[in-house]
Amino acid sequence: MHELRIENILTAKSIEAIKNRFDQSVSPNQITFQKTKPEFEGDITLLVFPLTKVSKKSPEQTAEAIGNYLKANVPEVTAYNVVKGFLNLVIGDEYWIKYLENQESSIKNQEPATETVMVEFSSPNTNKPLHLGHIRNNLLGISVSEILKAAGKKVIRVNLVNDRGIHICKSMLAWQKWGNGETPESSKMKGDHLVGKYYVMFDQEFKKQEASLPDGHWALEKASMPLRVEIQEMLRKWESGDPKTIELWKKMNGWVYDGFSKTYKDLGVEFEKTYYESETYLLGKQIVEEGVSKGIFKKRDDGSVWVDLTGDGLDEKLLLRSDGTSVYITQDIGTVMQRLEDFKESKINKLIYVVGNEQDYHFKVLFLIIKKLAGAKVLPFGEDLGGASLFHLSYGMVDLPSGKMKSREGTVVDADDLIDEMIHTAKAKTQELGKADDLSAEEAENLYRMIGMAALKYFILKVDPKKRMLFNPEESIDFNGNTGPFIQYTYARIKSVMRKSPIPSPKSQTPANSLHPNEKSVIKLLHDFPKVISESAETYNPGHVANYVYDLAKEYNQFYHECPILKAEKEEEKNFRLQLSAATSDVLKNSLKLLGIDVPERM
RNA sequence: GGCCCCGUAGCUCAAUUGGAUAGAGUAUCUGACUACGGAUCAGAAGGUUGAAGGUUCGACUCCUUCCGGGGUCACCA
Repeated sequence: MHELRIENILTAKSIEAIKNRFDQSVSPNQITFQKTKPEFEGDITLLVFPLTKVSKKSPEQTAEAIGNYLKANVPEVTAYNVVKGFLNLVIGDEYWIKYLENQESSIKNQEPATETVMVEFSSPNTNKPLHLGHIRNNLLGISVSEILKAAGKKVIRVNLVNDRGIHICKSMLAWQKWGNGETPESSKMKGDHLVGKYYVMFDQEFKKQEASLPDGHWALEKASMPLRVEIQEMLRKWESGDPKTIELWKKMNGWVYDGFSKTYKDLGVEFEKTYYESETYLLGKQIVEEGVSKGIFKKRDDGSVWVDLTGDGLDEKLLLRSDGTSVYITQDIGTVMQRLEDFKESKINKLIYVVGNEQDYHFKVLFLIIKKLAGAKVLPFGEDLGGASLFHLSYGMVDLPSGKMKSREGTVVDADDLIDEMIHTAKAKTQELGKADDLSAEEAENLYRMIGMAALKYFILKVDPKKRMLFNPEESIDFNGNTGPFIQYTYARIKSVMRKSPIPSPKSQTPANSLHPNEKSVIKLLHDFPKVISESAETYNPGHVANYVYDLAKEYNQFYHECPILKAEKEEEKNFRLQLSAATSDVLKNSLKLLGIDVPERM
């Protein structure tokens, strides 16, 4: 199927042309095509500049020679023109029409998975509810996973819950002291929000104590603050397995998980496996100790363990505290090993961490440490980790019009609030337009949810993950223009047409006349879909899919305005346009699926 | 301060990874409703790609310096 694609034919034939006309051999990667700019005639353009070195002729002469050869030897090429060093090729309508006819099968024809990729994302702390930053993380995780699957990879989605540590103890202690036995049921609060309330309470009380210290803030006084002493005591109890502390910890974490699962359901988040830091940090400690005995880490006199990364241009990094307790990175080391072990059968080729860019340094360090451990055979998968490579999918922070989100200033956008707001806005807008008047209450609610979530997801995913982005609440609820609902609308509109007149079977063949320019534009975009998927998968950037699906919707809408479908002059024309519409709706739906967005049949 | 990332229309984002005259949305102005669904479409206006050099057939993209913004350098996570 793939070798039938025009780019591949042209690449092969261009090499042939150069052989034939200039008696030179070039490799496929020296041949680069791009879409022809709209202001020129043609569909595909060969860049000739790189070839002038082998042709030893001017760009124009080279282009002319190759164009001439292609027109003579490739039936799909019906015309060509040369502008400076650009060889613009016109691809005949027959090719595009044939592509459309086969498009359905070409989408389903997936090669079997060749590679296994593990994607870690979400990775919440169990001391507070999810916020806007987590939303970007989760949406990226969902989407990148879908895109990799579509690109023919086997994907294992995993979560890593940060469920232990001093910050978790803070909400526990506050609840114990001031909670009066409050529960999610008694307070009618979502569990993660309830726990978050006590986390905040601890922080406030702690600050009060701090403020009441005499001037100077001496370290000694700080260290002896009652809350500080109590919190450290609680952590020690937890680490020594004190039953009452563990019970409390389990109870409160349970509340948080109940809360998270609601948010996850709203966002469409699912995992094949969830890891808990409380279950992997001990393994991490063990590995670090082994590293010490193999001589790649150093234990200092006070008992703390360090790795020296100055040879790699970084610093020394602590791996175990002098009291033997683990730090953040220790657990990550254990988790890598645990995962490779758990999924030994799957032979993981790549392990992707979807984590914000404030942790760029952390992952640089982590990857170097893993490399050292593998090199010293501490990890039982050989020097190359059994062929697995590690990759940090680093994404930028989400800013608000008022600046950074700061919990201290109460400007953090809560995930659940935001989701509710999006759905309510979708509802108001839909009712205002009278779009849901003949739907049942349940169907209507479902629709509002679909639209609201599409707006949110698209707004966030269209931005290149690497870049810092601005979340403007007012713009995010705009459903016109380059938005999720706009694309959903285009889909629903096609479905509406198709309800009025299904595609006849057997399908009619070619349109009566040659392709209308708008028809051709749409088909060309449909033709791009597989390329967009692979490009998106290679760069881990859902933004490419988002931009593509928007272009397609826009292009289709133009076609829709220019070309009557049901009122087409001839029967063949009508059928062809129905077929084109059906194919477009499929690609719209499939593209949005890659962004974790659902489509309504009507809206 | 060291290291890392980012500066593109008023605003929010693109630009096929070094290719043609840098494109969309939004906001502003103008046009298309007896509609196959107007959550649509068409048009106008909007740019010295932060600045200056350099590399080459060709630079938003690569290199150097500077300016501006952010992140990170914990026995925190």
